Amino acid sequence: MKEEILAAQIANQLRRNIVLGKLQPGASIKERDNAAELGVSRTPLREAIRILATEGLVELRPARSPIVAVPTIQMISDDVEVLLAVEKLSGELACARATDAEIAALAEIVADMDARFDTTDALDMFETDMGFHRAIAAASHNASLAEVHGTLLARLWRARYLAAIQKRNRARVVEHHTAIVSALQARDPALVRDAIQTHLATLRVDIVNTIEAERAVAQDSESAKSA
Amino acid sequence: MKEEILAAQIANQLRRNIVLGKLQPGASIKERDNAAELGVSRTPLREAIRILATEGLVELRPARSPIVAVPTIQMISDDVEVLLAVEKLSGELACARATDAEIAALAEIVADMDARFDTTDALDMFETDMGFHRAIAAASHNASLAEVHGTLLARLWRARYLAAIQKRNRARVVEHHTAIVSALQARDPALVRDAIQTHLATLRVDIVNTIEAERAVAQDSESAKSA
DNA sequence: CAACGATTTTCGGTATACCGATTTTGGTTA
DNA sequence: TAACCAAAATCGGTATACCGAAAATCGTTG
Repeated sequence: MKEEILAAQIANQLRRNIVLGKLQPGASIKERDNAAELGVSRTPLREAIRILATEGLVELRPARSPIVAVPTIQMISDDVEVLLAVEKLSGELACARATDAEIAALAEIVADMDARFDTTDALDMFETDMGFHRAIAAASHNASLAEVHGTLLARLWRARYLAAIQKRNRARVVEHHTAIVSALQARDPALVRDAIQTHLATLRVDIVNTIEAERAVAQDSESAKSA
Repeated sequence: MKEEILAAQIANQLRRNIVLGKLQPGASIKERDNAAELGVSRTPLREAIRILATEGLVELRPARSPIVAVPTIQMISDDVEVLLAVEKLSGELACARATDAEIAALAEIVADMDARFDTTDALDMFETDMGFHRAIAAASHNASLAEVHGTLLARLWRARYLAAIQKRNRARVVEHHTAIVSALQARDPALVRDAIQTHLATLRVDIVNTIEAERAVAQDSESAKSA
């Protein structure tokens, strides 16, 4: 566990806190306070903040405290749009380059999700889901693509998490994943693209709805406070 | 000029040096030496190195000096593959969202390149070329997409620069750019995708050839040294 | 002479100190 | 009471100091 650099560990810790909502969007991240809290010095903490900034989870402001990013609906929508293109390309390339073992592993993940359908808690299910998408990116055998994909996933992690724990349409998720795996097994690029398109188009709607609902609630408590 | 943070300025400086070959691929970047050389302390220099690392221009090694990245042919090819998808999406979105002024500006760039065809030096022409591609990404009106595009451009900057200064097929570049602009003016997404596909497919070949040639030369001087 | 090993040097990672800009505050005044 | 201004606290940006690990050097040995 000591093999990783301290700044990376801190970044992981902060990322968890942001994604899980322990650090609310808009909250300021003061270097001294957080460093003291985590028992480290400002230097690696500062580096961790920069890492999260490149991931889009933190917003840097000149001569001001960094704050947990408050993505606009527009930005989230933009991210999904890019993710869609990236993942479609991943799927397409995976058709040509993925090993049978990699595709089998994907099928295994889907089978697993299906089996634990209504027994597993939302967080576990969500992480399995993310693992599935990451595995598709990896199966493209294009490191650059996988990296971009990872960045987008991190940026959308919180929004997707909020959408996922409502688990309104787990059934549809499993159904979509099944379609994607089938297309990959057939190694049919066009089919894979369609399946991913369908999946992520649904996702975009879910995410935007969830975020809009969250913003509405935040708006309410804000006006209530001023009353 | 003081408005930018010191680390960003240093990153710009180092980026120029790397792209122009003043810092050769594989060269180690020692924090103390370079900091002293630029008259700054290690802290902002270190931060600059991290910035360049996220751009893929520098490679971080655990407990070792960072080195100027030595991208493999595979990695460059991967990058171009992603860039192709990103730029096709940019063009497609630009068809729907770009303002007439933005498209006119693109046409202006192409006209400019065409006019200065054989009077301008390679570096100027290259920077104009890069500006053209950046403008397409901007015209997508998708901030996330433009950002990813920018990162890929930075990563490929040196390789494209080496390919461009050979200016073997400036004519073809202008021709391709003209086709792209025409398709954008017609706001025909399929046509734009095709035009960009053609342009970047050519680019990939040029880049790979150039890098392979460079590597061959490096190989030669390496074996000569050991003789 | 070559292979090896201990010592010294170098370097990245981390902590701490200092500075200037910004924000907050507390008191003063209209 | 509210607007304002100056003193003080806060915080990010930068410089410097310290530490342990890796690497280079050099003497030793087979």
